[in-house]
Parts: sequence; structure tokens; C-alpha cells
Amino acid sequence: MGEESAREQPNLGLLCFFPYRAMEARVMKALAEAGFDDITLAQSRVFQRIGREGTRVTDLAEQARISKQTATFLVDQLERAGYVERVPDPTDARARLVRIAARGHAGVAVARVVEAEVEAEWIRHLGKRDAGHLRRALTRLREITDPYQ
Amino acid sequence: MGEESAREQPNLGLLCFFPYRAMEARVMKALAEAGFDDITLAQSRVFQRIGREGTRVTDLAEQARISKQTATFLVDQLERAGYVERVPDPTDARARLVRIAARGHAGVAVARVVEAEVEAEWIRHLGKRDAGHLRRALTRLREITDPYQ
DNA sequence: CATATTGGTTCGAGAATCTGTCTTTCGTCA
DNA sequence: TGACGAAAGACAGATTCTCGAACCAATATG
Repeated sequence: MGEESAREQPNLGLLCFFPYRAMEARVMKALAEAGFDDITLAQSRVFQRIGREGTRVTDLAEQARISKQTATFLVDQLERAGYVERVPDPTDARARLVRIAARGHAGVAVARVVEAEVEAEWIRHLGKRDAGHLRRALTRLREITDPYQ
Repeated sequence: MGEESAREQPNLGLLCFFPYRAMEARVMKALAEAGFDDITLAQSRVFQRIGREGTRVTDLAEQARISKQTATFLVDQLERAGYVERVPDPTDARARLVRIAARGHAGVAVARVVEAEVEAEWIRHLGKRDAGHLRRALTRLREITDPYQ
């Protein structure tokens, strides 16, 4: 969003930023307080993209919009901290699947709770009806702003 | 947003992330193509917060949620590249105001055009009515997610 | 006027990121 | 089926981003 400076009418992208950042901060705070205090923001952004059956480092990199090397670097740290594990990809001997490990699942559980709490606060502020509209609009916006949904 | 992994129902914070990132990427791309290819994402995120009459480094740091040191570091780079200038704060001899310089204003102009284009695409996708709802909902959400509006 | 607070910078270290290069494996097609 | 380009992943080196600590100057407070 290169430049904005003025306070007049923030563009829709910038308006999306504030809730996103607030949610992220709340979740990171809760994780730290729950003992998951070694995970960093960069690590969690990669972690988030791991699918149920595991995901390749290359795919994680692509979805998180970072280089393969950076993704490898962050997955290394997540693995050392016990949040994920790497298993061979049965369908491709070159590839390895990054999968959520026990400690990772525990972190997910904490995150889910906080996410629900924050979302409840937002729904309370907006009203159920408008919050529903918001979710639907954002979901539709995702169709054209997220190639990897 | 520590963890999410599943594809089921992304939380509202994550849903906000996709449009935000898409807008940011489009603006950065346009800036680079217009010759503003030396500005980085981190720099632009600080730059965005500069107000019309200039803003103190401390305030930029607070709003961008980074340390004073990081803000100083990034403003140094922006200043060296000609995007901003530092002027004494007439109301406080300790402070200096970071102000947008000529090259910065040129960048803002480019950014504004792209932002409007992207927003127009989004409005086309959502329909004018729902886009209006979206903007209003996000603006109200900002009330509780952005302490520095 | 002594002291605490605030705005800002410098220093040093650690985290995150990229480009380039290399190896192994896969897929394709001649 | 075998050769070759492409893909998955890792390693190396450099740059950028970030923070905590220490510091100075100016302000505010008692």
C-alpha cells in the first residue's frame, strides 16, 4: 500500500489491514501466554498454511509469498521447536511433506479459542446481521485476491 | 493468527488478510514499475503513516507497531532515497517531524491511482451495494481494532 | 532547581529474507 | 528407453529488518 498519508478515506485494502493485524496480535499474545512463547510471527505465518495431510515446503512458500529458502529456514525452526515434522511424500521421492506435530496441534487449539473470542467481540460490535454480510463479502473478495484458496 | 491449517471456515481476521495483501502487492508492483523501485515494503509501511503536517518518529513507530529504533532506521533510508525529510518540530525542540518530500508525493500519486483501480475491480466483483456495506463494516471494525485512527 | 519523563539516535546482535548454486528425482518426448 | 529440461529441496553468502540497551538533549514536574 506504498503510500497513503492522508486520513481522509482509507482504501479498502488498508481498511482490511487493521482487523487482520489486531487478530494476529491477539492470537500471538495468547499463544505466548499459553507457553508457546518460542514461535515467531514469521513462523506462524508459514505454519498457518499447512494443510491437514501435510504440505510441501515449495507450496508453503508460494502461498505465503516468500522464497523457498525462507520457507525452508522457517520450517527448520518450527521442526526444531516441535511444532511440525517432515515426512517423505509417498507420491514423490523428491518431496517431503511438512505436517503439524503434537505441539503444533496444541497451539492450534489455543489459537482457535482466541480467534473465536475475538470474532465474537467483532460480531457484538457490528451486530450479527452486518457481521454476516462482512464475512460473505470478504469470502467473495477472496475469490479474486487469493489464488490459493 | 498463529495457527489455522484447516480450510474449513477461515476466521474474519484471516479473511481480511487476503485483500490487504493483494492491494499491497499491486501498489508495490506499480510503484516499482513507475521508477520507485528502491522503496521496500517495510519502508512503505512506515511511510503510509506520515500525516499531512509531518509525524514524529515515535508516533510512526507506535502506529506501525515497531520499535523506535526500527522506525529511525527505516526513516533514515526513506530520507536518503528522497522520499521524506526531517524538519524540526516547532512545538518541541526535542522532536523532529518526518514529512513527505517531493519524491514521496510523486510516489503517493502513483499509489493513489492503483489503489483506486484495485478498489474499482473489487467493487465490480462485489457489486456497488455490497462494496458499500463492506466499507462501512470495515470502518466500524476499525473503531475497535485500530487505536490510532 | 533537582529529578523523572520524553524524543531521538547509536551500537550490537539476532531474525528474516533474497539470489545463486547444487543434488536428486520426476516427467516428457524423440 | 534413455536424454534432458523442470521441479523439490538444501546449502552458502549477503542484505534487510528488527529489537534491547545505552546514551544525549530537551521538557515537564515537584
